[in-house]
Amino acid sequence: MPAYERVLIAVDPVIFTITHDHLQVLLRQREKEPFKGKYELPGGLVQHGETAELALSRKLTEILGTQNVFFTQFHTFTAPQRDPRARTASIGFIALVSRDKIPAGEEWLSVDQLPLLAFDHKDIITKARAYLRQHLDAELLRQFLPEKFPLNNLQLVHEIIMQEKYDNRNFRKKMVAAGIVEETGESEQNVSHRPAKLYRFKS
Amino acid sequence: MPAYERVLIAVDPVIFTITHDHLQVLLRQREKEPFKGKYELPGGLVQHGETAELALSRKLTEILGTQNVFFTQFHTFTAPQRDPRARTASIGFIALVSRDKIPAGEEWLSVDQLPLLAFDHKDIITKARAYLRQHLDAELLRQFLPEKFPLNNLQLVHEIIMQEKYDNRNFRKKMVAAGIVEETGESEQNVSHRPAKLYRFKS
DNA sequence: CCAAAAGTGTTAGAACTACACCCATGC
DNA sequence: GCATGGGTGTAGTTCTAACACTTTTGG
Repeated sequence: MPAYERVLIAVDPVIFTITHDHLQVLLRQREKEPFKGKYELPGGLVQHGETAELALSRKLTEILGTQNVFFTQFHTFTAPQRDPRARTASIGFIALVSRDKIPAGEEWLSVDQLPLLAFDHKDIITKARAYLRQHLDAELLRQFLPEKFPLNNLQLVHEIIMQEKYDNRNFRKKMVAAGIVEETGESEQNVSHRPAKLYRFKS
Repeated sequence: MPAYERVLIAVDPVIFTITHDHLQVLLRQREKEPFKGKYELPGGLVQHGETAELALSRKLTEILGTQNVFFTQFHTFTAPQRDPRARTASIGFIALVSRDKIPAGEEWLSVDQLPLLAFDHKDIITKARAYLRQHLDAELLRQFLPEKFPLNNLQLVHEIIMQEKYDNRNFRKKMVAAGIVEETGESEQNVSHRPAKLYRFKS
């Protein structure tokens, strides 16, 4: 057995979205051993000649059916026994999609109520969630929302990711003052309460 | 040729220190092809049964002769041709050492004046430097300084990493008010100017 | 008119910025 | 006594945090 082992490289996307006032992760139920029946991240192996980013992009297109999904690396997992079949290093990615772009037929589980997962995928998700909290900024926020949205939705997204409540007046003032959002001039339609003005992210 | 290629996993530590008022990186001159004569990061391959962290720890002990070196992953590089000999993915780490712990016999180059480097090591260093700026906090700062230090040295370290000047009075007030440092009661010795009080990081 | 969510202003305290001179030591 | 870096206070501004009621729509 050589000291320098050749290993497989996987990419594991933690695809987040926000629905039903909760942060959700896309997971799939395994059909084969090991961990048959357990949920897992929809990852895949890096192919010959591909970068990890290209492999991930390929995977995301396959899963979500669109090219324009934000993603970024956050950590690489290398525990020798993390996959019992063969030594595999996994490059963990975060990917973010807004509710209005998620395809039908996929299973989303709330990150706060995950069952036992296959492999070390729970660790991967935990680390991804921490990354999201720590790196939350306008660039990430906009991934969760459609082009036009009420300010209160933005606040809700903030609160769900940061797990913290904000004062509504202060939040609105800050977002506008910081130049993160601007009014579109449009409003919500057909809601059974005062319609909200729609905002968009600036530049 | 199989679609799923097995690859080598390297760990490449970007070891930073601050000397001569500049951020320096530990580099070595390659003795063999490819890139013979060019400088490279002192990386190594992950061995059988090792995590990347363990491999890095082993490497750092080998290079610096001490176990207590702060390090953290920051990015994984997977371009297929990054090493012409064999496909190798490299997990980039940052490691930080204070000037008083650096061993003799190593070459340190200023990050602002690097020559052409072997492989994609320039990219790795550029990304490491950006990570350092973005994640600078008390935990990282303390790695650059000895146990006891004058406040002005702390300010200098800050300025070098952030590439920005600070007001001396404001900086001192902030560090003390934020509870990052505290006085030791000791002072510098044998300096041909007013001796500075020595501080230490709190808790 | 009721329910539901949207929207709005003020004030007190905290944090941040800008700014210039005196102090302690060695030689 | 001079050169060298160490050390200090104040005032204006900006940012943050706390707080409760009115508005607009659909049903």
